[in-house]
Amino acid sequence: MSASKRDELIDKALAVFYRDGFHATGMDKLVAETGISKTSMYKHFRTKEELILAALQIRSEKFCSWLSRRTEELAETPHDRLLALFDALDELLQQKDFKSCVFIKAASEYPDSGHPIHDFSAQHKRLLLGYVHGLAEQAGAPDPDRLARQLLLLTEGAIVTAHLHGPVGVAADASAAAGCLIDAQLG
Amino acid sequence: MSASKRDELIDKALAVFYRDGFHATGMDKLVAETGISKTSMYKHFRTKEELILAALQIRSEKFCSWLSRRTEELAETPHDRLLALFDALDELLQQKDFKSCVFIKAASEYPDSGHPIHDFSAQHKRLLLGYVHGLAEQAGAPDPDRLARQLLLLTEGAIVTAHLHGPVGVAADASAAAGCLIDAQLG
DNA sequence: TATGATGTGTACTGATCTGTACACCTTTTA
DNA sequence: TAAAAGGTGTACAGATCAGTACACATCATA
Repeated sequence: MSASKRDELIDKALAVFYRDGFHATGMDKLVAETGISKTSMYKHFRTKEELILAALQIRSEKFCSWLSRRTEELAETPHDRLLALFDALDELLQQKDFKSCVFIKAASEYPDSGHPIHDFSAQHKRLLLGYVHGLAEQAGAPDPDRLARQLLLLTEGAIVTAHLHGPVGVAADASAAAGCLIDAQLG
Repeated sequence: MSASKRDELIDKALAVFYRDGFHATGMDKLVAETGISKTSMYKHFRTKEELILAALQIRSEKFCSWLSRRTEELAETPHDRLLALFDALDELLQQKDFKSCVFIKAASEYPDSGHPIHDFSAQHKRLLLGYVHGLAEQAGAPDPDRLARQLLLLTEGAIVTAHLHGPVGVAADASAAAGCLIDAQLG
């Protein structure tokens, strides 16, 4: 299988895992949905878990670069970019087939710390925390660690809430709350 | 099966679902873990889904009554009770085998709106929202709807975050953020 | 003790799970 | 053209899935 075929498999597989869940998605369903044979899959990934981890890895990289690019497009200063995080969040929540965050879902289905999939999901969230921390620091927040952690509480809560109740107004609530927290440190 | 045996089944089954996940828990595992035969289970619940729904129903009732009782024990005024929510939350996050919220996990594994399990999880969260809304209203918040929604963003975010990174400091961050939001409306 | 009713456990069904064996087909090299 | 090499698809293995059939134990009534 060519490298591009491999990427195509990873992309399509992740979409199905995201849509239907990890345990609820068997390899046969992936064969049907991707058009790639099981043998080819197992040539590149020794187990389903390896495929999941590869897919999450790709997704983490793409998401992190998308988020930083988008916030930098949307605002100029670190302060404004902290708020722009919630505009980017809104774009996510409004996506047609939005169904929570694949890393939150992965952690739900692999609930034990120590499991590679669980731990990778935690690692991804730490990357996001690091990015937000950098913005908070650049913005001159007196306690950038805490501000970053608090803003991420809002984003995670918004993701879960939008999945349960729909996206309407969720990002706006989170954004307003974020503004309040940001002002408390920087106002 | 007596009513008490039925309750015992529901309790034990929910604990296993919570610990291992819904799809990852087969009925045979429930037989092994509860000591109750499969026939008895299927006498009372026609399908696994019915058992899950019954377990979530019981859990929702118990949790809502625990939460209101605990916040009322911890604080006297509606204003203080809004903050006490986050002390109660801390108790949850610190529990030995804490692994997120079973309703968030259920929504993750049954991701489609319209599915009974997904919709029931959303309904449970609406109950919580209603409770917090009542406190916000009693406290005299000018916009109790928004305040309640924002405080729930923090609790959901804290639950997910504590599951991924451990409980240390999570409730404290959420509580400080909540104080900021509460002061913004009531300070 | 005999009989009917109820609750329980064992053993099974057909489907589906992850992962594998192996034949086939295309491409490359001589 | 011939052979080697490597990617591909089909068919399968053993385990486990949700759910069922049925024999057995227990108990109340006669």
